[in-house]
Amino acid sequence: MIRLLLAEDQGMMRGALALLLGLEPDFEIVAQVGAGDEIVPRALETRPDVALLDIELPGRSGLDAAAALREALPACQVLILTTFGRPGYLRRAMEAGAAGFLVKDGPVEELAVAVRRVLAGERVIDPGLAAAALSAGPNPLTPRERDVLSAAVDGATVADIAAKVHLSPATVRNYLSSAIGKTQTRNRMEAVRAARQNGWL
Amino acid sequence: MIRLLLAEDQGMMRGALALLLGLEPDFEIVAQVGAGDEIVPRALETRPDVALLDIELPGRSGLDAAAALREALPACQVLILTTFGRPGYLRRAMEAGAAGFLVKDGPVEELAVAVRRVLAGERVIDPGLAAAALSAGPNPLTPRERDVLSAAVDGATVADIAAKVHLSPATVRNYLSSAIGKTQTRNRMEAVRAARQNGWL
DNA sequence: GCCCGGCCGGGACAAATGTCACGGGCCACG
DNA sequence: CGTGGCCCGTGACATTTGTCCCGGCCGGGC
Repeated sequence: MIRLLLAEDQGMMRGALALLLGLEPDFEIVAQVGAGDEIVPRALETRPDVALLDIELPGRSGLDAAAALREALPACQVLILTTFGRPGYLRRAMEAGAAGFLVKDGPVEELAVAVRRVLAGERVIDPGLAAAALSAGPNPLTPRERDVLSAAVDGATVADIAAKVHLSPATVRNYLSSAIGKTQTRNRMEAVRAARQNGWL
Repeated sequence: MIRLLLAEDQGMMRGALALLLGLEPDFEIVAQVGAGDEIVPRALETRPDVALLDIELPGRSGLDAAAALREALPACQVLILTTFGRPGYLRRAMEAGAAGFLVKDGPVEELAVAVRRVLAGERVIDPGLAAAALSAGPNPLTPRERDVLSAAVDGATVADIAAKVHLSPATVRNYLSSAIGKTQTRNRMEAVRAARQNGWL
């Protein structure tokens, strides 16, 4: 019996996947969670063989949780299952010790075979995505630039950002400017868009 | 036998739902599509009793397709299934003649019962969402304001927008300003965010 | 008919934004 | 020990953005 943990915030998706995987005769869903900060505790309780994690989760990112899970329960393999095939996500997933990376496009059948492969010690990664991740190069943004850029989503003014990050407005503008330069964009919104696109959040 | 059409762009979600609904003894999935502009043609071919439509689809919005489908095939009931419970979406769905509106949170079991209810002539709508839709009021934006605001996503400059919408830059700024006023926000990004939030895109 | 509202444009102005040059402090690496 | 990178801040500057005027052209409704 292969013991599975499933982390996914969308209730319908979670339920459908659980039902689906439960149909496989040798699979058993031992835990379903809808928030990132429940992953590690539930895993410690239920000792799954494979954890299927979404990335965008309330509470804690699936990538964060993946790293923590590898630490706390090395026997458990991590398979990332995400909507967005962003190069930076894949890179971070690998750095976090994930054994596989699937996007939610692709057919459902992929899922079960991926689980089995991962358990067999293989790594499963979309080849095209791997190429994109390599060609995109590593994250050029410094930690501070990331902070400022993250705080700049949904139209915050410089003053808002400065307050949120506890910096001088002047400094914020400098970081924004350098981030805009590094992303080769023309303004802050394009910069956040580009950074998100690449998974450099 | 209840004949179903399923429109959803995410392959995994589509596959999982199809499998799930196929499990019901009296359901039959007669068509699966991944793009909005395939909905009506496929429906005319396959004559489903109920169409399950996502809203955000490539090619054509599910809401658009819903209206066209009600026109072309009045016997077919429309059930909107979406990630975002935006008040304006619900409103537009109702205006398009949809019989039900479900969000992808909530448990999977809801889905089958919703299909049966819709077929029985009932309307299925989340009560909380209905209240929100009523309290939010109708879309205050004029068509042009919508155009300009839509073109303002991901950091386009005034010149970009003017070129995209074939207007003078001065006019664009006026529309942006009035849209900002109507959404009670401080800049264009907050305005697009607010407008999207309410489903006024 | 007249008025109202949406459409389209212009001009002028304050504020916000993006850029550049410049300082100093800190830590790591050769 | 120097050098380079990141951190944090300042000041000045041109550009962009948001706002408030103004004008005119339509079409629908009382």
